[in-house]
Amino acid sequence: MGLTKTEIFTETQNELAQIAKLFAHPARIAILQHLIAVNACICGDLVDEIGLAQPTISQHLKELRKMGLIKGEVDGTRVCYCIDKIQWKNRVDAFKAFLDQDLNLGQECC
Amino acid sequence: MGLTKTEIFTETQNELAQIAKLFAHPARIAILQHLIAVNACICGDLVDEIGLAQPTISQHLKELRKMGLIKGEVDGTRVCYCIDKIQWKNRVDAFKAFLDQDLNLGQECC
DNA sequence: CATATTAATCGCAATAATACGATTAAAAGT
DNA sequence: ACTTTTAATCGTATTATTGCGATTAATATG
Repeated sequence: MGLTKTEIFTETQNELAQIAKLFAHPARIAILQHLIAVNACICGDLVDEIGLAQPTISQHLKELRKMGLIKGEVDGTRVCYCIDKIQWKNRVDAFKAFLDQDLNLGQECC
Repeated sequence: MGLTKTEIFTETQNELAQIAKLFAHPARIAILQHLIAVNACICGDLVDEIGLAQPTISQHLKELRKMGLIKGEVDGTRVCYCIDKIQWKNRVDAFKAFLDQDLNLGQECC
């Protein structure tokens, strides 16, 4: 086995896990932090900034783009990447709703 | 290769990724949702509720506990699990701080 | 004390994710 | 046209994760 049993979980559970997966690698955190800091940059800047090989950065960018967190605009031989702010808000709000659940803070558990 | 290069990232980046990893599997989302819903329950309840084998649930519980999101209290042959509310708040607040970063919503990117 | 209950751990098989060299593709510059 | 620049893709090696059967450990019960 080793295969996640997607079919036994709710759609929400699978979606939350998929969003979380994007944040579950320091390289993608670093990419997002840099994009937020400089507003927009090209792939090569991220390679220099982060210190992973170009194909590796490209692969992480692909995943972030696949889930809609970022977008890339071709400009000659370069591709300019930035946060997709609308999609970011959608995804992140869904995730924050989960994190913000009421924990019955008064009640003791075990 | 295939090894995440932890050493090239900041402590914050690695920590955020580690927290996110906990939420990056639907089984762990389901476990946390159930614990939040019923306040506390034993391992066997989660096995029945979620439909994965007992060793699999036990493994997920171990990871959640390792990072401090939940705690387990032995009670005879059973172990009662619940959200560790203090730790949950610590971890989740750190993560929300990242998600809530200012995106310069007015500014256009590319 | 024998047995049942409950959960952890071991060991393994299978899939997923990470990383990068080599190559390709596409546009820009000379 | 040739070369350079830039990023995507391919192929592959390696590590990580997931899942579970079998077993173990620990307590409870008859």
